[in-house]
Amino acid sequence: MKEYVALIDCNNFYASCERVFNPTLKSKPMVVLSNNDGCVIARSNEAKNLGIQMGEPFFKCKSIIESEDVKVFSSNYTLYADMSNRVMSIIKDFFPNTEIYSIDEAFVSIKTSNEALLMRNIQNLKKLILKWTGLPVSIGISTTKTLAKVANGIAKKGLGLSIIDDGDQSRELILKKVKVDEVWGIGKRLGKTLRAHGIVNAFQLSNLDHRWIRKKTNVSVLRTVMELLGVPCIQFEQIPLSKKQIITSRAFRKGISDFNLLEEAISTYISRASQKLRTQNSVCSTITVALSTNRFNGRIPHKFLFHTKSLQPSTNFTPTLIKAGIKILKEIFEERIAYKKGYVFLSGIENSISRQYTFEDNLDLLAREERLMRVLDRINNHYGSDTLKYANTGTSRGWLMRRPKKSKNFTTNWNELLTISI
DNA sequence: TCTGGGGTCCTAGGACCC
DNA sequence: TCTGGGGTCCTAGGACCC
Repeated sequence: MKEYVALIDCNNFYASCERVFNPTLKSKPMVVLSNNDGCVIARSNEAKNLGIQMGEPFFKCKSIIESEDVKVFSSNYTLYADMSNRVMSIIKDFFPNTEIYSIDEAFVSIKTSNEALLMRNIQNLKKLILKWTGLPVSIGISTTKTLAKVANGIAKKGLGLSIIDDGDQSRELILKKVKVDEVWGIGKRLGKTLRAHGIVNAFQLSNLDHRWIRKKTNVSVLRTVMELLGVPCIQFEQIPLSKKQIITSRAFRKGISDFNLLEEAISTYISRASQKLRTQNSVCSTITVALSTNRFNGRIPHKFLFHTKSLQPSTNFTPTLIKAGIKILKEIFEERIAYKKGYVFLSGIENSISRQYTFEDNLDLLAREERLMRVLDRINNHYGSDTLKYANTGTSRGWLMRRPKKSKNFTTNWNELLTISI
């Protein structure tokens, strides 16, 4: 029996999701933008070929987008999340030992002595994902996660499936072609440091002296190096770990100086964050609220104002968190400043079962709070996310982000089903 | 005019303990 | 004149990922 790791990655995920429901976009350059249509966060291959960069601000590439007739979409996370769930459930049907790594990627761990069968299964999986969801995926196979990532990168450039065998001499040839900062875990900064020492490709990285790596960098890089050598060092996490920190932050449509509007926005972010907290059965002991001004506006000094409060006992009760958060907001708020972004951080997270109480805590009241949140979540899950909301979160919501070019929620809303006229 | 959002891990250094 | 040694915990900041 040999153990393999495969990385299954959806190609240009957000852009591909839009294409599924709009076939006229096939072979056309297209991009998906971040919230408030700020930056490019997904590109079709045709858009990549036009030189549009990942993360590029929209206004900077607007001229090329217009001149080349690039189709533009605001992000539609409801759609992408639903499409992701579909892909992941197909993968899990094939390979139960699956780690969902991100919205568009999954690692699978496979023990087999029949390599030919494995390859057939993988190819079938790829075909079925395309057939059942309309989404193209690339698959890289090797013996460690890092090598599977390398293989996936090659698959993306070629036929969508690639294998790096640790016994294969071609591993050397392949790793020599991979730039050092394209290796998973080596970013810009480390890449620069490594290049300064003459290490430019993944093969050179894999041959470095371990003591030198430890001295010059950190233990994460050493793990990466071991993985390139075929020694698994990065754990396979089949059961998703619960979050240690929950963040809800959004840029506002435009700068806000009005306290009441900020209160609405922050209350809304807190209800989102506490709902995330409850879905993983956790409570938190710390809340931080922050406001910042536009960091790209060179004419005014950039401000990032924040305070933190401790909560005793730890909680996931939205009203308690809103109360604490608004108190913080009052402390940090300064008049006559246009705030561009609001943040809520929940930390000190633990499982609600292990939560600690004091003798003063009213356990009956806490139990009632818990029941209330259960009912609230159930109603919102069933009838839509804002069916029941807190008055603090406001009704006008003039600060809400802009998504003017958003496609419909084709798969999650009966009123927005795709219609085809013949 | 216009620049996303949400996470994790590691390390160094300070505070503190006996 | 000369001021130990060994350890833990916490936090901020940096680096990385998608």
